[in-house]
Amino acid sequence: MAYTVGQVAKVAGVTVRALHHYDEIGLLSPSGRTPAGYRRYDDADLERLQHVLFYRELGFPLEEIAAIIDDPAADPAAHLRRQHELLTVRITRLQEMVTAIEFAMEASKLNIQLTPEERFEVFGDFNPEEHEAEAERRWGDSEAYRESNRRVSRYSKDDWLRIKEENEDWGRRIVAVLASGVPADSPEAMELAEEHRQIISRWFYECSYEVHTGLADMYMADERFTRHYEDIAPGLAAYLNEAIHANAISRA
Amino acid sequence: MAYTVGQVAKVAGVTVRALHHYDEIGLLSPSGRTPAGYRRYDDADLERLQHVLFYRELGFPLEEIAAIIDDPAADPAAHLRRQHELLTVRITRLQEMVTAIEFAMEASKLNIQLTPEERFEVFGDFNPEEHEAEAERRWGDSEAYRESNRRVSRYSKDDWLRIKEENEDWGRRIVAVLASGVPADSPEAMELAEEHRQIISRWFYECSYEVHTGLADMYMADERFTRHYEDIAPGLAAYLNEAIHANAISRA
DNA sequence: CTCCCGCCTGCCGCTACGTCAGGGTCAAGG
DNA sequence: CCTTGACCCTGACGTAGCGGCAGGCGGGAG
Repeated sequence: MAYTVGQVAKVAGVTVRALHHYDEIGLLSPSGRTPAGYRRYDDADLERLQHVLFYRELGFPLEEIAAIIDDPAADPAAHLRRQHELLTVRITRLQEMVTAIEFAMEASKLNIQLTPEERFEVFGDFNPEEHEAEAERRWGDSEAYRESNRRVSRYSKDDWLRIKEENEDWGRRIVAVLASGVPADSPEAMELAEEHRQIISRWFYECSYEVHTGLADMYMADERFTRHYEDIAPGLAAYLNEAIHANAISRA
Repeated sequence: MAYTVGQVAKVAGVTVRALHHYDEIGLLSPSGRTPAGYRRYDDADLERLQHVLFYRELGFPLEEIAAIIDDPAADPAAHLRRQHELLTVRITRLQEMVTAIEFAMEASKLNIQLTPEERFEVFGDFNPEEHEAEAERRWGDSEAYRESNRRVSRYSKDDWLRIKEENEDWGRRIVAVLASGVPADSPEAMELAEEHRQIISRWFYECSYEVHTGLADMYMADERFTRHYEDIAPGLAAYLNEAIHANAISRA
């Protein structure tokens, strides 16, 4: 099975020029030439090219790719495992970015200003370990958050308006309940906490009681969220937190 | 809040040189300068930089990034939604690559040789249209193939073992039928062709009669597949091809 | 006042190709 | 047999997105 440059280029989705380049720098030299000097690629060359393209897509410099591929201490299975791992790392990274975007959406919805550090904690350089711990602490369950992303991406303007309206209606009612002086573990307050949970579940992601209490704790831990609720009504952040916890316990 | 280049570089995880470059090409010019000519970045500049870095990480050329960011017909929420969508597309892409790697791992375990087309159907910077056309030609329905990918990626080791076993059992039986000398359009052969179709449907993708005959033709057209069946028993490739066609006609 | 760190503006270099230019090759058709 | 068009070859230059250094100014701590 021999292939010309053009055939290889077509099947692999690269340009002929790129294949010339790989030949020039010795990254991928065809196993032979025709008498006329035409490059002839065989199946082994194609396999090598496949690996080259894999690492290239992940952004590795060509020189490094050569080193990886030519590593004598790596059997085919080891390569596959390495590639698999690289991919999952990348996916994790992108999912973190998704989470960050979601966070920014949430913040902009509540009109919260992001600090410079927050702006760039996911973009730019970022330390993987530190960041992962941070994300865990923040969201507890990243799968729930991804679900949210999947849904939110499909919302129309009308959907957003409805969400806003529902949210504001809920806001007015909990302010009223707070003002009426009933305790946070009263049926009225717990009912509104439950409604809060259901709004999230309906519009964003499946919000279990556990996730809900985690969210409530974040509202207390993160000053910007605290302030958001405090600005609506003094004491609301703590009141809501308590109501959510009480609601979660009573339904468990 | 004003920041110097160095400060911005540090918090954003980019080099000072890169910021100089962005200034040079007009992608991100600081909102002001000190009397001494020092660049001064404010919060709005940081926000812009955040977007720049986002699109940069996804591989957009800087010129295009400028166009995207300066698009007057896009409010902040629209940007966030767009970014979100881009991310999910990327994640899907990477997950497809994971599927392909897993497929390759299994193939290498079962000692199955990959065709060149299979090698590159996921890698390479693949032209969506051309690629889809190619996949269409090969698979009849590209959605079916994606469905296959989605399913295959969730198979456990036990599933793979069962598939292998089912496949080998089917292989033994069709070899027996072939050896018995009954024609390819006999009920026995057609029944095995039908079973073949159902194995594919059960484990990989919804395999209509049309797709099935397309597959059968590929078995004949592609030497690798032909040899795979010829190695099991001489004449099997053509026999199976005929049986599949006969089966499709009789059930239509 | 001095020292050192940070900032400035060129300018050259690098990677991974894109894009001609100028010229041979091969299979099909007239 | 000869032509035509698609395909191949080797330079050689251009481009994007910076990295890195040189040579010189600014500014706050000691």
